[in-house]
Amino acid sequence: MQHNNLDDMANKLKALGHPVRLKIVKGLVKDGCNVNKIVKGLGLPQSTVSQHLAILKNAGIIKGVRSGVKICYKVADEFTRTVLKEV
Amino acid sequence: MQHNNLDDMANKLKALGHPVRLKIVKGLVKDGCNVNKIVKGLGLPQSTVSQHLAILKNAGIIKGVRSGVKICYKVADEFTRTVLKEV
DNA sequence: CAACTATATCATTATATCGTAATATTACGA
DNA sequence: TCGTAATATTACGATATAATGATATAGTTG
Repeated sequence: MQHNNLDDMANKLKALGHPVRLKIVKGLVKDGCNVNKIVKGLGLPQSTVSQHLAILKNAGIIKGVRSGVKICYKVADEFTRTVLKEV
Repeated sequence: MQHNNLDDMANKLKALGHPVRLKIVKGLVKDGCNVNKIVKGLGLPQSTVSQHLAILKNAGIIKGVRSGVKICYKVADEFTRTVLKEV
């Protein structure tokens, strides 16, 4: 898609506008990572993390690639990368 | 203040993560502007706009300078300026 | 000070988000 | 196919946001 209209942008910013999600994305920008590693890193329930990842995915910020039983998430959005450089 | 820690950043991104507020900030980045002009530009009730401005102000994104009866709001945050360049 | 303009705050209602436990799904190996 | 690890989905109570009309406050002008 990549409309990059104002609504999409607002939606991305909104998705990034949560401490947990911002932390997740900040980690993923360095290198992709599976959910379990994130769960352990954050100390939050797996379902919570999974839902945050879903929000980020729906906003077009991250993308998950399955490799076997694990899914490797990584940042798939240039706008987000730019923003994260400032954070 | 200007902590620029993760929570502050998340809060700024959250404030920007609403179509109306993003639109407001996009306008204010060009040039400062009083509330009434924004109200007319958006076609929303004055109370709605005022509350959005309050959210932006609390997040440290904008700052209002009173000049007589009017208040001129402008973007008072470098991070926001950088982000807005991408929007 | 009274009237007016510009802006903020309050109260209310509707809707969305957050965190979490419980449950489901998916993929793999024995 | 059974068990298990990894991840997603569902359901739900608690809390936060959103929009708006009504009201309040501050500054200006006559």
